[in-house]
Amino acid sequence: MSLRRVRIYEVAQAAGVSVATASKALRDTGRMQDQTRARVKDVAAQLGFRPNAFARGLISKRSFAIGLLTNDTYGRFSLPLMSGVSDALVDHGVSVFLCTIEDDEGLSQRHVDALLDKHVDGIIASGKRVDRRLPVDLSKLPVPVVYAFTQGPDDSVTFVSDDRQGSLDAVNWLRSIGRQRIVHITGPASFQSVTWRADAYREAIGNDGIVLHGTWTEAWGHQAVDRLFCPNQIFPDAIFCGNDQIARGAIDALRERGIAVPEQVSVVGFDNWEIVAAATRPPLTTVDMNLRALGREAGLTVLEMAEGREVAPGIRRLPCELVVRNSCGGARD
Amino acid sequence: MSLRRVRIYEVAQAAGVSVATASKALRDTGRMQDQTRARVKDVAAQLGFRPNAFARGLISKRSFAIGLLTNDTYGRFSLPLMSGVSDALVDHGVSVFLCTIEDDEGLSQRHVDALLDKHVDGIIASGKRVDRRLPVDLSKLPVPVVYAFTQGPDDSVTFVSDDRQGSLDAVNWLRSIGRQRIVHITGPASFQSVTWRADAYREAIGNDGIVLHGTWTEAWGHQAVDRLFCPNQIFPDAIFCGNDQIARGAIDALRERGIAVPEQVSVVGFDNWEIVAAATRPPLTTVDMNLRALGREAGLTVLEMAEGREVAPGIRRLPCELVVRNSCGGARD
DNA sequence: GTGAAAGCGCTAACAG
DNA sequence: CTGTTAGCGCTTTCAC
Repeated sequence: MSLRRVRIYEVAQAAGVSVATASKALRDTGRMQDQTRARVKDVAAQLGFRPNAFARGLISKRSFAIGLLTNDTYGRFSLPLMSGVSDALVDHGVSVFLCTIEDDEGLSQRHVDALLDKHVDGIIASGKRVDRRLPVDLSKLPVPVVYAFTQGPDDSVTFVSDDRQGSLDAVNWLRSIGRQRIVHITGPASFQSVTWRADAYREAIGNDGIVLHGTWTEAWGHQAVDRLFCPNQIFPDAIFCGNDQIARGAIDALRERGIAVPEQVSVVGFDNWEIVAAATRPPLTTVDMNLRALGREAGLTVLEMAEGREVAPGIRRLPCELVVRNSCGGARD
Repeated sequence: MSLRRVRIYEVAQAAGVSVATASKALRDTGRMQDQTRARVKDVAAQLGFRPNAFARGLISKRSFAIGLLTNDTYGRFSLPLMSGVSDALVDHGVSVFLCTIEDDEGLSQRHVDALLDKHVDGIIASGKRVDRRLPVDLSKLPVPVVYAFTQGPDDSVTFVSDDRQGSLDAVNWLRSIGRQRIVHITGPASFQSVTWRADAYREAIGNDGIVLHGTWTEAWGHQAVDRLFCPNQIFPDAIFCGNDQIARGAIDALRERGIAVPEQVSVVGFDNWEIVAAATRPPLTTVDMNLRALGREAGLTVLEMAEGREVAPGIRRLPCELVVRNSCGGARD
């Protein structure tokens, strides 16, 4: 550890120019002989010169760092998002502070303060529920804020997945492979995403669609199937589930009852949580919210704002994508 | 956005002292009348003064930021770790850059370069396997490096969980509740952690213990049970699994065969991956590697090193903890 | 006890 | 075309 860092002064010396010229050469600003510029760049590379970010920041007020706030401790949603943000920004030299704040107001405030103290170029606020706000007010910060997968104030820039489109895709896919009696097993009605998905389901099916609300668990999927498949009833031939865990519970319950998936009943999930979708037997066809893409957009947007470009406030819905595995039968197109 | 930030100059003015005195007052250095110091602090608070990190860093060479490198895209291991690191450091004003580098050398290098450019105070390297190195050489960086849940060079500071102790705890627990024929279903022999866990299992059971190697999947757990419970065999009365997914597959297979868990067979997992351990029926008793604690230690250690204190190189094994749920029967002490 | 002044490493006017 | 100079906001000798 600890070879002393080389300063621009040393580069200038070695290249036989002044510090100012060296700076201009390296930053591709000012005018000078191409030859001079090349020589300076050469020497800088040779010496392994890396400009001091503190000195630069002091002048430019930019840190090339942004903060990602999330209250999703599991990382089910925040990690893909993070990964998208990071991917999009690493090539701009921007790194991402991840702050997991678990609904604790004091902790959130400390994290935000730490970020502001470090002069982050922007903040992305994200959560595990699109309809909950983070426990901290980001509305009058001295840096741009973008909301991703969480609800921001009305005049904010917000990115969410298009749950309506995703749900329509799922239901339409079930119909395209010949399913007629499609039910919807989903989470608590209090979740915004539940409403969006259920509304889209009804939009596709008609108002006599059956929607069963419960928790986001396998146990509920299991239980809902028990309820739907009592004797002396007309059985559904397809189930559109509000998330993958419910879908997995449902499929397990169907198998235990000797009902074949996908031959007798098709099942579609939501989330494409690899770890459950792939372990399900058969592997689950499910809606992917493209969280990485969401993260990428959010990252690029906050960067634009940091660079001073105006970005119109509003909610941007990014498309979901149906990932076809084996729980439905049929074959994609 | 954008109330101009107040500089120490303005604090000094308002307090009727010089910039130098203001600085000393706020930093609790130098000598001056307690009264003066108090007044300056008061005014600073009033004005919402936050020292400029760039200016400070330029002098102190410290950024109060560290980088956490990981190739664990799922976040199964890196998120709890991250959360521990962050928890331990937020109160020191330190924020954490998370860099997910997915085994890509070029990407890793870019991330590391970005971190160094920002003068991070240290780097924690972490992975999804304790026996794999990250695809980037961290050994001669100008900042301290700590390894957590991944293998570092011999002379490095490394934190890992004590898999031996965790496994012994699991097996001893099974014996303490009266189990006699305990088998071990685990992952590929090529994993270091598999060896550690299997060796500990044999250490507790004797060399006639049965160890079945496969993949880290539910499918393998399922399949292994099929193999163990063929007719005309003496059935095991307990299964110690190498991870929670295998355990879940095993439990599902047992249920499908009408073998009662925990009445007839006890099952223990490894990882305490909440999402699978809790969804298993019955909920899984499993070994928790205390990754948050690991992260906390790693964070505090890298911070110490950043502050110049010497830390002896070597591997530190932190204890695992058995989390008792319902898949074994018995009751904890 | 308190303040003036010199710099940390870099960039940007402004001269030459 | 290139170099001199004056800061960015803060800390830290060193005089007073």
